[in-house]
Amino acid sequence: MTSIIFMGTPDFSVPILAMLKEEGYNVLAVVTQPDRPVGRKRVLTPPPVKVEAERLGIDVIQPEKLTGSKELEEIIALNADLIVTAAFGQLLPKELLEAPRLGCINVHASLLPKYRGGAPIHQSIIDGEKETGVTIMYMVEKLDAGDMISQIVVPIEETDHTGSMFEKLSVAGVTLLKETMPSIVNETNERIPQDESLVTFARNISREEERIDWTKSGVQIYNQIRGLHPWPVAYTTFHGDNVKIWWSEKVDRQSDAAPGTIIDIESDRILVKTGDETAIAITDIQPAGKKRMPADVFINGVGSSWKKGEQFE
RNA sequence: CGCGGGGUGGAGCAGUGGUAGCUCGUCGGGCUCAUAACCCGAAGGUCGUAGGUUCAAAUCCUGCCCCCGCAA
Repeated sequence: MTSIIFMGTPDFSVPILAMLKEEGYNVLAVVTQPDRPVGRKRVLTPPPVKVEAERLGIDVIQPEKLTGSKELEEIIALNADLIVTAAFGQLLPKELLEAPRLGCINVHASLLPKYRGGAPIHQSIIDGEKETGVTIMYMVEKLDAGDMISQIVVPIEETDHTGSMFEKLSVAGVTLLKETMPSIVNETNERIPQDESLVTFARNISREEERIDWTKSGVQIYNQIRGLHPWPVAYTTFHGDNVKIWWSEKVDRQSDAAPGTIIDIESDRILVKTGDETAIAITDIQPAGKKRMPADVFINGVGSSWKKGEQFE
């Protein structure tokens, strides 16, 4: 049976690992990121893939950095036929890429060559894309640049957000890899070079990209909010405090107010002027120091002091 | 000890020493062709927890628990 080393870290990777095991592949070891301190309390937390690997009884290797490490030699010494990665979070050194007989493949959550990098799901939604997908491809030294083996398209609905697309792409990724694996093992798979002229990048989201710029169009802001939902969540500032905007609706509303102005407070949503005639109706909000709450609940409490005409910064 | 906000009826909030209040929800009644709308009424809180100060504490002091924003 084909022996595999699996490398991955977050939730996205978990069902892929589970599928490989279930399909009967000989998973020699799982490589994932070291346990990290998480949250305000800095609690040392194992990555989801580690938890799953331990449940499946597979050895776990957690190198801080692969290049030049003793873990790297350890991994190569396992002499696996194939390395499968899915959102591992580290680049693989050349010596490891060349080690397995069948090579190294990666499951990437975008339609390559678009959205190479670490945040393809977020970025595709923020950009207002109508579809995305999963690509399985060979790994090369350059980030997400190897030849493509197979691809599946997944539509992005108007109300989809990063959380929902994460779910859909995770399922699609499992399905696609399951279908593609036999051809990889038999070495009968396709090998399609990426068109370098179509390459785009999806870098990890920066703090500044999480802040809402109210001078942008309503559609752009709406896409930003859903692209950052449910993590890390878009935010704006009101009276000097951060306010997270968890969810919103688009509303056609004429107004000559400045972008960021509250133009109406209804019973269950707060309408905000944007850079064009599409207003943003906030329906799910979290003020600094408070929990997330639906807009109607917010308006009963803290929001009762908010007035029409006031402005987000 | 990284910085900061907060724990008050089911929910969200106001209330900084002296009979615990607001919005929503809930229950009952009314209005209406009807309603998530409107009107009338009702229930529901040992004010996170332990101790201290005081004639008197949600309110002042101390310890502890929990939630959240930022930073990492």
